[in-house]
Amino acid sequence: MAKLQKSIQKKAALLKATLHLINNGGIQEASMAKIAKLAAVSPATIYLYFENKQDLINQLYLSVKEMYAKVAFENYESNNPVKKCFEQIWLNMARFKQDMPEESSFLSQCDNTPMIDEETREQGLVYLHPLFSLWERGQAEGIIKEISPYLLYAYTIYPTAFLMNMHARELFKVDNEVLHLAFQLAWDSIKV
Amino acid sequence: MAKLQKSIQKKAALLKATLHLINNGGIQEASMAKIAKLAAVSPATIYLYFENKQDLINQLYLSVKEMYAKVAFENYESNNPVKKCFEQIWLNMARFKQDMPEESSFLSQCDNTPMIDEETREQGLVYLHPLFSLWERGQAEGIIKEISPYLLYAYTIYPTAFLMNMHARELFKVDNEVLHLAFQLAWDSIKV
DNA sequence: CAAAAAAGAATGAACATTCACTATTATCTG
DNA sequence: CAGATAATAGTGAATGTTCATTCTTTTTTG
Repeated sequence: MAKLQKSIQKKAALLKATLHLINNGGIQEASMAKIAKLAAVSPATIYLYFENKQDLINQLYLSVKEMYAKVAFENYESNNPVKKCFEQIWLNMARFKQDMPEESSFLSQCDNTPMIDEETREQGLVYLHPLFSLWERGQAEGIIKEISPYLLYAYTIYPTAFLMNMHARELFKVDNEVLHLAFQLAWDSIKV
Repeated sequence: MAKLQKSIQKKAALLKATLHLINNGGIQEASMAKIAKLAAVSPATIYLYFENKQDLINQLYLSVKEMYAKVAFENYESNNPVKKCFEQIWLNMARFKQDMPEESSFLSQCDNTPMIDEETREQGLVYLHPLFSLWERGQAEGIIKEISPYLLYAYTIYPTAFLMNMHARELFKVDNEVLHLAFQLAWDSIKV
């Protein structure tokens, strides 16, 4: 049992090291040797937990995406009114991006880079399913515009990635006031 | 003169090759050897035109950004009404992203990756200055919300990158109808 | 003590960059 | 304007390093 625990810890350390390296310097700076070193492990050990580098990155992507979804749907009461529900999810997602800047910067790197297989990407999308359902409900109730979820996503969720990116680079401070302003912009753009 | 012409062509070929390789496979797939091969040139020749790989990528970034700005401000009549001006620029930018998918995908890769120096990034930002001026004018006229240009950018320009990304992956077709719908969303989110 | 986990050293391939050299073009001289 | 010379542009092969991955050996563990 202690053994299993240790294994889990080691795998987590490897994922964390990879996240950190990719985040500060991109994929080019994240060599297996450096990952191993940062995780205080032999390069060979990586191959006990991951098939190869691509597998390591795919698994990292999925694990971060899962974390993201977990935060996104915290305290989500699906029988609340649509706007209330959406606000909850939106603020949760923003909070994730605020509290876990490395994870969220990694995700936006993945989204704009041929780093992740299309297949793994699709798997990651599944985590967001409750949001899509909510939008459908909003559209059925005539509260949300009858447009593609891609448009809804583009104008409500995607912009926060940009804002947090600017925040991380210290070009624009995103505090709670800005956040609530941003939600207003997001909601205004998709409400009927 | 013929010599200079040839040099310019060669430099352009190198930039184009780099763009293409980074675009299909990320920076990791764009080795100097591959770039040289695709540009039909010796690896050593690259170093006649560029200091090193980072310089090559920086120059590529700036040249693409310049192209982007050139298209963005085509037919821009700065004494037209604010909304008209903005629509012109917005549609120009969208057209660039539609017509030059490689260039625009490259730019969004740069924006979310530690690929480009902060300094070069700042240089690239200068190209968009007319848009920021327009926003200021709109705010002075009480037409556009009194919020940071980062928010304005996040909710009007940034989302199109996502849409075009999805379009390129054939997950969501962005035709003229969608484009005008998207502009509506963008404008609605920032207008007073 | 057997089996699993981990290590370090070793592998060939690929990397960015440089080297010594050749081909091409421009400039100068009579 | 012909021929020599200088300057520039371009090259393929070589450099030392780093890469992802594997091999053999050692350590840990139930």
